[in-house]
Amino acid sequence: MTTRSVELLRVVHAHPGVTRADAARRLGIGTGAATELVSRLAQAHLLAEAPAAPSGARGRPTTVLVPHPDGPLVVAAEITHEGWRLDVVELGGATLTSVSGTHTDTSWPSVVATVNAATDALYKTYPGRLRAMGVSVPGTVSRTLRLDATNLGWHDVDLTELWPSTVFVAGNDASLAAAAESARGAATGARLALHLRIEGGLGGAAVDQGRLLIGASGYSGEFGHMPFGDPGISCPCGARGCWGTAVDGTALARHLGHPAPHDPVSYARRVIASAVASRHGVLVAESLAAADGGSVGGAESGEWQAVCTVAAALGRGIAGLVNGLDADLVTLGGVGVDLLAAAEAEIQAAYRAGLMAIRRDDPPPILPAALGADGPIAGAGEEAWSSLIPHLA
Amino acid sequence: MTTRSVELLRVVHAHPGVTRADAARRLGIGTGAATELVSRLAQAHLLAEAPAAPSGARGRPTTVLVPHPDGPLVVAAEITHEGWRLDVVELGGATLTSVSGTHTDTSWPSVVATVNAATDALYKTYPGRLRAMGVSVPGTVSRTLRLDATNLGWHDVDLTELWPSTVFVAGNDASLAAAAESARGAATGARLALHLRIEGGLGGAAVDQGRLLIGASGYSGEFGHMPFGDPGISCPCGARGCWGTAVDGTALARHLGHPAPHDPVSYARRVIASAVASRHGVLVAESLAAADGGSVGGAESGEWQAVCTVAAALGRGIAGLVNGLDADLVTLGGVGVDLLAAAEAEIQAAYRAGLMAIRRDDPPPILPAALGADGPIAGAGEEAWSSLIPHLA
DNA sequence: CTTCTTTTACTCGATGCTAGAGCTTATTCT
DNA sequence: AGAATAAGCTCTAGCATCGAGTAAAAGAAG
Repeated sequence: MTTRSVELLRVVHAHPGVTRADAARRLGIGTGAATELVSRLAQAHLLAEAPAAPSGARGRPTTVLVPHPDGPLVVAAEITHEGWRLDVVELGGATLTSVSGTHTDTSWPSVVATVNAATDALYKTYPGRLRAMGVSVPGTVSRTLRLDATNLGWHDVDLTELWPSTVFVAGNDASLAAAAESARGAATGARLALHLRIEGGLGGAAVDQGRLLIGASGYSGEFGHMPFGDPGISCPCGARGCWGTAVDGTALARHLGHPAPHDPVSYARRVIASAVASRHGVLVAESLAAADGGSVGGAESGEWQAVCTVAAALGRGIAGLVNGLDADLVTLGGVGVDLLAAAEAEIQAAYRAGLMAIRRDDPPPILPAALGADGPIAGAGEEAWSSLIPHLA
Repeated sequence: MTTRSVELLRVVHAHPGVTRADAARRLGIGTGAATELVSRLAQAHLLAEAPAAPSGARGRPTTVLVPHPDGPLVVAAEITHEGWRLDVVELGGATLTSVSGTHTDTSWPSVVATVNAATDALYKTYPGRLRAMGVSVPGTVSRTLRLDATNLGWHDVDLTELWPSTVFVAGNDASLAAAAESARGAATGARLALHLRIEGGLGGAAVDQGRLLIGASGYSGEFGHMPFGDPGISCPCGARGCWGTAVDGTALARHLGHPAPHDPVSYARRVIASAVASRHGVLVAESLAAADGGSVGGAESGEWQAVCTVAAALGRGIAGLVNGLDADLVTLGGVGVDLLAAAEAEIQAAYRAGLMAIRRDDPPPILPAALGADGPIAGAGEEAWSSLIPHLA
């Protein structure tokens, strides 16, 4: 209803369990106004007050602001190649219920029917409380909420079929993971956070002071199609030299002379794990010196080589993005986490070499995503709450 | 003071000469509230009402909202390698006075002294009315308003010396030109506008729904240091393969086997003009067919070749940025305007080839900057007004 | 030329938000 | 137990906003 209510709800959502006095300070209002505001929002079943844990400090104890037990909820949905998942998320980001399933039939009408049935069941569990939905999908989402996911054969399908009501947001999985990392993950507090997610390709997004950069048509964050790669390699997107073709599972396969893997994600994980294992073998062998004359297997060191090449391509591209966008933090998701764990030194070396000299003194850190596989659905919940809050009272 | 006042001032600034009724509609308030608001702002010497030109439509004629004749003003400043300029800008963006000069001494203290003297003179002309300053500089500006401009030998100098008061903003020339194009130039109304400016190097910025993306440390828009170029070429920035090294005057010189030019901007303009002229010669010669057997001079066709190579590098990089950032409009400034005029077909061909297939149906247009050389100072004025408005009343 | 329609401006009271001051309450420290 | 501290509560004056009703100024229609 009023600006202050919206601001207060935002503060409580961003910092669930904030004390009332602290919230008032953040809003820059007096305690009188805070009393009024909180009691109004409590009456509207949006907030509840709970006694605070003893702080140990002096002074009259304050209460903490928590979501109302009968308050509004959002449904965060994630649709992947393999299946679907729905989380019921309350103000503050906590998940109350989670249901999931795998696709029996990946045709769009079938998926819609399955998800709608699951949503109906949740409606019955939380009567009248589900007020918005956010959905993460493995493809590009236009501003008009139409989805293209080529590998699933979905072309220009209407996402609003998933949720009849008005407050509905949808986004690409990598973009939403970026939003989640920024709101509750490793990128909390960053001014310009960059999230990169390697799965079938390379996606991601930039988050500027908490605001997800959505781009003009909703297709933002296709960093995988910036030409940081080898111009000789053509990408399924139609361009050449795309960065994505240099860092995903198909890149590893190409370096190893393998055919393009059917499932690049698990292929990449396997290769990376095997490369790390064989490298340990090499190190052990080297440390054992000439104890025995046997040479290390060629395939294994080839795998390590391929991983290093990919890691260098990743680091170099990150440097380019950091130069251009002036990020202060980079988080990696998907296979990027494995790569970072396996070959951090190689990524860092290429990253630092690609940075402008003025940034080298204090290079923005590259961190693994804190939310792991839950990033996209958490981001869906965040974005749903962000759009819902202004509609509440 | 109040939210509505700020909104109204913003509307009037963005659309000077808007009618009162129209402004009320944009703010979503009734005519009663508009009367109140406007009279309050008029009393505060922020707005004035003028009779509207006869619209020809029915109804009681409304008044137009214009800046108050005694209202606040901002100083827009531009400092270049060669000199300085100060514009006094009123609400709505009109320039009342412009003074400029060339550097006699490019040491920072000397420049500060010169600019301060000019500012003092303006203070006397507009007593009590100059309330903010925005300044455009040819270098990187940190969030703490410190400037690095290597070619001028300025390192970590304090920009706030230029303006003692609180409301002071500063920015890189290319970033501010981007802001200006978005506010009043060719990119008005774009959702995500990208501005690229080729001068000594390649700079620019993205503007998301009117908001200039400033980045984490203020160094955003260094797109020239994204590795779209030849990895064999090292950039003064310390990295290799920077895009900037493939599109500026030094790139042309390299392709032509010339030494690096002292002034890459005028060198580039000369080469491009000459290439265009010689190409016309070639075309004329070709159309004259075998009228005479003399061959066209090698140097000239070499120049056209070099221009084409650079144009292709520019187009390819733009495609990468559009893919990654999802821009819906690209504007070119500086030498980019000349390149676009000379070799639009070559830029467009490389651009389209580099776009993802899903964007090729409707590629975001590439346009020359509408504000020309006034872009940076206009952007300085825009940013100064943007920060000043919330402080007014 | 007169009257009607359309659009906008003005007036005035009701409402509700907000800041601020002063007071009360609950806790810890000494 | 009393002082110090931090926070909540209450009340009031002020002001912004909204809505409804009325007045004004122009073009259109007869």
